[in-house]
Amino acid sequence: MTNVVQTLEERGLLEALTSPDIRELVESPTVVYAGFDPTSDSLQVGNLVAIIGLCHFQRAGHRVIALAGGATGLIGDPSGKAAERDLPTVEAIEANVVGIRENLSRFLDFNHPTVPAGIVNNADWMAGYGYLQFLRDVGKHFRMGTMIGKDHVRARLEGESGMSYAEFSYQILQAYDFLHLLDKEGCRVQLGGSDQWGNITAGIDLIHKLRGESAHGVTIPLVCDSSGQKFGKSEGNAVFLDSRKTSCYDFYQFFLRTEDADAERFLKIFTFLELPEIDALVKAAERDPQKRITQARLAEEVTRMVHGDDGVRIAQRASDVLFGGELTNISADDLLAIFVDVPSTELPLDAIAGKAVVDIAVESGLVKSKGEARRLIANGGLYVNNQRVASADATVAKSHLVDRRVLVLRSGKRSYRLVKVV
RNA sequence: GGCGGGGUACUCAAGUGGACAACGAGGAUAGACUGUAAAUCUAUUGGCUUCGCCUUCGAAGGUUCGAAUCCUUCCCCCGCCA
Repeated sequence: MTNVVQTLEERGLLEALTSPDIRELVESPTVVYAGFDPTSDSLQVGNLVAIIGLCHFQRAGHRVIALAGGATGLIGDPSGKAAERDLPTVEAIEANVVGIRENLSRFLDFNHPTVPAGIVNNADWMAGYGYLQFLRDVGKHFRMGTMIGKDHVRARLEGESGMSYAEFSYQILQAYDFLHLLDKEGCRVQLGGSDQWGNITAGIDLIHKLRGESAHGVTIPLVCDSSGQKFGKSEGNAVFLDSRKTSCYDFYQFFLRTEDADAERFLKIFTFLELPEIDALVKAAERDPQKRITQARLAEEVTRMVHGDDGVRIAQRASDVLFGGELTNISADDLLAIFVDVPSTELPLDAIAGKAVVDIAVESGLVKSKGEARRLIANGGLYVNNQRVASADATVAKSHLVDRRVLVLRSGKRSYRLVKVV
């Protein structure tokens, strides 16, 4: 079988190993898990790296388990966080678990003939665990010195923000998950982001103390773009995997806008293309950079993985039309088909015809206030049907409505809103 | 529980009775140039019925012609001590 650790390494998906023995361990089938905290009802592209890591394990013949943190999410992982977070409600976490289970189910193969993937929720074994019993069974095996010594804990204690006891305890909860999965599933490897190092080693230590067995951790890098920004934000918003939160079009565009400097690296990380093929793409892109074939392929591959062939088709068609320029000679039905994905607002005809562009822009949610709309127009950044709005006093006429039904608003190059007549 | 320090816009951070919608930096958005890239330059960054008005400086009261700035109470954070 392919050595999955080597694969991860070749693709820039390996940050660190808790022990070099892992390379040998994965020469034969093993069980690996990665946890996902339900901080939102959909996973984000940032989580994609860990998911893809799991996929590589499954492709290499290992059994993989995705863990939804229905219990740990109630506390909140302080790793990599500069300040204490507000506690989410129990209901919110339960709802979020449903969402991320759905996300995860798209990537992992649960019907694999030999190594079907699994999904578990740590609330199933944590929720009924009594506090006293937990302290006796698990807490007793943790040393204060070790816990305080973890990077993220020390950083918080030395800084101004401090840390609550609840968040401090998080590492014990995650450690126990690992122990539980060893006992129930024979899981010996935990995969996680580099910020998970402390939590993973806590689990390894606990397993060693209580079971006398060795377990291992594999961390994957935190992906940043070439300017050092954490990956996964578009216009200040997170890019979600759920098409109800981030449309296929926006998702595709997010990857299409990748900088040249990041394209090769991202192809290796986010796609399953073979390395020689990536190499060929990069070479072709160097010869003809304005075609941006690396970005196009990256966007296509990732969008297909997350949203399927239909998602790719919708996104590409919309991209062709929107970046083609004119919206003339296109029917309302075509527009609606292209924009199925784009946020839209429904307004009665008399709330559109003759009204100020500024007001409609606010109502559609394209901008937050009329002031913002005016500024945008002053900067030449607001468009109606892809025609720049010249003045803040401009109004929308009936003739602007495509087939008397649809109006397209745009801010800058990327952000669209559709207004439908009802 | 005691003592000390602190809470200002998206973030960091000035401002300690009037010139404050609040310096500066970062970020963000838009424009020009481009390849839906990078770099660079420019504009904007509380709201509105926009030469003016309204609401904001942890919360609520109070002093004052006038408060982010002074007083009172409360909430939260940090540190030290018990």
